[in-house]
Amino acid sequence: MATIYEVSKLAGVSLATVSRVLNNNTPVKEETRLKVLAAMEELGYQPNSVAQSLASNRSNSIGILVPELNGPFFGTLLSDIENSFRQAGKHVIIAAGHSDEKLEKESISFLQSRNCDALILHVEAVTDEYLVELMEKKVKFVLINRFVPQLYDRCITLNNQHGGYLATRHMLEHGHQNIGYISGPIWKHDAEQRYKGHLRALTEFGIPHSEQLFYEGDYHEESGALGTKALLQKASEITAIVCANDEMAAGALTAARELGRSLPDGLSIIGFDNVNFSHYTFPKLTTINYPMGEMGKMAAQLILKRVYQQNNSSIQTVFEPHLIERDSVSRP
Amino acid sequence: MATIYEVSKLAGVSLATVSRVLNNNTPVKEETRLKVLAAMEELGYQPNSVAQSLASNRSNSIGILVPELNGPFFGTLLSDIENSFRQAGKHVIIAAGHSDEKLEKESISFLQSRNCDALILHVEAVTDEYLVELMEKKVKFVLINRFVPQLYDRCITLNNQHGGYLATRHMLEHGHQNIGYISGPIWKHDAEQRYKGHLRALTEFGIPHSEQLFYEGDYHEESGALGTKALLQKASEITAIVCANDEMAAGALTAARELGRSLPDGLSIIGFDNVNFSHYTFPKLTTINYPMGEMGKMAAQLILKRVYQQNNSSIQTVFEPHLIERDSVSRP
DNA sequence: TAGTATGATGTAAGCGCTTTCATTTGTAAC
DNA sequence: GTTACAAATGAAAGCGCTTACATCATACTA
Repeated sequence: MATIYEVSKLAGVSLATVSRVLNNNTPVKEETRLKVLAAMEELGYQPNSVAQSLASNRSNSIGILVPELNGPFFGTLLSDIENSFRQAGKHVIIAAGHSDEKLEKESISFLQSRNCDALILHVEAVTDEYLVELMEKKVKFVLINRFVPQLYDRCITLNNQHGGYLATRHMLEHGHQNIGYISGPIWKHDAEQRYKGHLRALTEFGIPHSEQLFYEGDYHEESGALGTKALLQKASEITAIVCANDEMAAGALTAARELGRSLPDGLSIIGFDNVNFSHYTFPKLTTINYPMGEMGKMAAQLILKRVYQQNNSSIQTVFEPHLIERDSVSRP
Repeated sequence: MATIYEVSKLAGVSLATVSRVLNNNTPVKEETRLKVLAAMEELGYQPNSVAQSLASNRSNSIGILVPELNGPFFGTLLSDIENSFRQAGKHVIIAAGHSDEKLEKESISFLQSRNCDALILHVEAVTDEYLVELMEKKVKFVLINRFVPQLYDRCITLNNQHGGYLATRHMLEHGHQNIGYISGPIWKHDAEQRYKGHLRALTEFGIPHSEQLFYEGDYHEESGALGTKALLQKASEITAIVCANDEMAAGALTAARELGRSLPDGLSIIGFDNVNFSHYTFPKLTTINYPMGEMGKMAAQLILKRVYQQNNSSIQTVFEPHLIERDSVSRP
């Protein structure tokens, strides 16, 4: 592999000049620029990014930490983030935190040890305090799907409460009065907010809330099935179930069918997230859209702007969910 | 951030010694080692990986190129690869090639410019010759889901033909005689092989093959629906459809229902891949398992062994698919 | 014509490590 | 107490770049 030195010799200029045309940050006479470019071309020169990083104290790499790499959820996020950075000549290093505090912390220091210029974190287990400390240590990062007051200007979030509200309102507008709710782990911020939205819709329609109608799941399919069975046993008058995510909704669909309910007439079900498989279910799942891709793009823009001083588009930090109507909800 | 120099001063030894305890590659007296470790601890020293890379000509990073980051397919692959490397202290840089020749080539040189020690490629559009040239240029890489004779010892593949055979045989064993086939783009190697397996099973059971029963899709849901409609129109006696992947099978399920066929009695359908959503369909999809995760792990092992001289476990290059029986196949 | 900005280029000092080679220290044999 | 050899350590030269600073030519002013 040719080095900058060989290019400079061939072009008959100094190292510094080659570096200047490479980085395009200091004026170089057009004539010299062309000579240098020709020399690069001739040698098939490719700058060594490691050396560039060491000298400039910039790695041009961004670390991404998500709970899981598999599963239906994070593909879009990663895809859109990678795309944005790729266009800007940056690259992406990935790690999975598995919603575990220790693993999340390890992953963060792993990414730091890789000299990432910035991190995009989708963390769940780590405390707010930890994140604030991280900020105080001058670590550059953006939070996705989590709001920490002290970090307000680097949080890209979904209005989860509004999403929960929309889901339940949709059921209420269809005339349902007995609505079961299958929640995610309530210690997770998004689960809590979605549930709050649910309660708000109920209040707005003057429907009292009952403990009987609540089930706390774990966001996985199985708990959706379990929850459905539990709810329907406790309160068979239920005509609709709001699930805090699509996976649990899929489980609910299966369980309802097993219990002999026809769908959607015998039981209406709504999900949340609009993951890639949600229209493969039968009936196709009505759900709340989570604009993961958009949010990923925005996180990338934010970093491009703040860390690399590229890009001046304005930054949006809160995204609004919306209803996706398909076939799993009808009148009772 | 503390540097190796500060550690050496604090410990009262030379740079070289600190480097030695860090890399553990040259004997160091236990007493000195402890002094050095204590100094590192005290300063919270973290080696600068960029400097390490430059000096050692090793980046400890592996580039992964897959067709898509989203979609149900590559999450598991990435997840298992990341995991394996993480444990070995390496990290993973990702890129998407979108099954496009130009993009695939760009991505490869992008990853190379990032000084990856090795690449794991899941490419589709690039030619065999290109890959052979890459090898001749001494680029270290492993191919996933693609077999190139000259590169036989660095190809991790699935026995796609056997998979296709298993799928069709399953239908035949259930007594189906008129079996439609919805293929992937036949220029793709895996699509071709799966189809060959289908034909082999047919031959084995003495069933003649007819053009009427073949439809070439594009591996996406919609073409599964289109294909089903086309096949059922051309040959309404069809009682089973073999689909070359799960997404098309999902489309087939929907289309069959729209056409008034009951499932699976009125039409049996089988998929291929066993992607994450395949048990969310209704009826739950019978399919052929694709051990993506295993294959990813193996690719990582291969690189760990050949490039980093770690790990001595034996390498398996061909993986066998197997049948996953669920609810979408019955007797005609 | 000398004096002074201005733009273009060169010089050289790092960035934080690894690694070769030379040197010192410790140990055992005589 | 020498000598011989192995083990442990240190000195210093890079790895391929960026960038502060110095230098040089050119063009303009007075």
